[in-house]
Amino acid sequence: MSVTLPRHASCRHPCPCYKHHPKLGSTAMTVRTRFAPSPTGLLHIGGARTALFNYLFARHHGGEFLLRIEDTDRERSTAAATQVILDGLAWLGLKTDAPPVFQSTRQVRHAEVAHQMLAAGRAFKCFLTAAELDGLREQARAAGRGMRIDSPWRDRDPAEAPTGAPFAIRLRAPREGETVVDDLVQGQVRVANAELDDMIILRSDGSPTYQHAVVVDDHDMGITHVIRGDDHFTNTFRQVQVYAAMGWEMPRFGHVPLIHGADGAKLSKRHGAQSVTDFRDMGYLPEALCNYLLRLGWGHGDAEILSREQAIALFDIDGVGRAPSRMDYAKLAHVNGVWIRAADNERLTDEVLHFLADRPGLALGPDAAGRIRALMPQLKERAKTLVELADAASFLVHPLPLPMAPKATALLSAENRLMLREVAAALATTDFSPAALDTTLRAYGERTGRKLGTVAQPLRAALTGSTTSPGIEAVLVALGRDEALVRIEAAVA
RNA sequence: GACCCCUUCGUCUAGUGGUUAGGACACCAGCCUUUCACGCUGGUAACACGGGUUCGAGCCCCGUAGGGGUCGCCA
Repeated sequence: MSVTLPRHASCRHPCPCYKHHPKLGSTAMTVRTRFAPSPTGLLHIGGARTALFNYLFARHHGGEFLLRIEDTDRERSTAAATQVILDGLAWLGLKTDAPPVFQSTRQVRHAEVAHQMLAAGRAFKCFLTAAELDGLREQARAAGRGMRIDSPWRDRDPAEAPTGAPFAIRLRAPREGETVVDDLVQGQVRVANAELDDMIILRSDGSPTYQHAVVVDDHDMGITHVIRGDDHFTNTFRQVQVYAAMGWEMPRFGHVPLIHGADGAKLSKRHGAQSVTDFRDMGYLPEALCNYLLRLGWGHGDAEILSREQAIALFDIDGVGRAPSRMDYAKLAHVNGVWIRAADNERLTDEVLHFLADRPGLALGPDAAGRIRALMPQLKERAKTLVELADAASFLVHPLPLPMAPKATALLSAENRLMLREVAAALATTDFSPAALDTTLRAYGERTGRKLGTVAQPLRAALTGSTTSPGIEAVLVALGRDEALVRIEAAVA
């Protein structure tokens, strides 16, 4: 099954590039990848990374990226759940090259292939009942042979079965030898066929099992590279046997290690955020999440901050590591901060308005956007998430009286309130430009023998209700003269 | 339990037999400064352990330990 591929000098693994594929030549084959989630109601962060890797791999090689919804379990699958995946991929900016394929629509084809295998003797009818199955599993466990079971119907005449008895179709897997997978990430791995049992490909109700459907669909969709989570690795050996049984050409496999929680344990509910929706709501930018996810499990020298274009140019499967990695929220926050600073002010203003819209007690009037936009260049320098950005901007759109932080209240002493009256007077006749304001404030400080900080901090408290904010001149400009004077007046009253 | 995979600073990683083991995040110190950030400078910090092979091993081999995955008529 394995094809020996040449190596790039820079590739750790046999190069999967179609350009170097000995059998396919430079034009015969286009790279085609797919992301195949089951619609369970959320787009998992691990799934998001898998989708990203598939997308980048396809783009890097000039190929296609497809989506297949594995909705054969109709109890868990809903249109809403599918929409969550579609929305998530759209938010991440992972565009597919074709409409999604719904696995549930392909059951006839899956059954057809199963029956072809039956007719060819590569599969057999198994009449085992659930109770018999349990007994065999119990035996297998007792014998210390793992959980694999052997169906007696592999070598029994189906005619011996009770007439009309329901049956499942099992793959007639080889008993001798071994099955080899030449994985793009994990390397060459082999398993003795004696370890693999005859998996069911078609259930007794005629529906296909996942293991069978994936193979049929990947083959029919012309998938050349199956890049997926490492949790599918063991399954691959049985899937490979289906390809072999049908005489189909094998895709290349690349199993990406899983993402663990910050504590190193498997990602689960108790780890909180797992869905890309959660990350969006926590104020992460899609390009930042993608950038972070890209670097989780993949590396290319010292590259850290990468745009989508750069990622496409640099990404290849040989840069994917083999060890699982942990979620690191501190680093995610840092990366997000970098992308926030790089983001367009107008876009960030819209985002902040969106986050602020959910908060009570704010005055999101006609001048709200203008104030936020005016201060955005300074605001975005000090935020790591859009939530923080919204927090830092909220004072701009808060009606009077301003909520006062204790430290801010402390700054508004009687003495400082007298000072602020003088400052307000100076401000009343100052042009509201950063340079002019700076000059005025410094001049006032010099005239009254005060250090700039002792002037700026009380002013900051009066204007923002806080002791931290962007530069005071920028705050004044964003608020505008009228609002600034009103706020000072309110603070000194 | 069986089978499979993994193991470089706390975290993400670079490293393909000869390196002062590099970068990033976090952390610490300093600079900048009207606050908070940003930025800049410097610092602490890693080859899981034990055997081999080799003149020489983070890199190759074998064990051990730890972690993970899979064993369904779920996907």
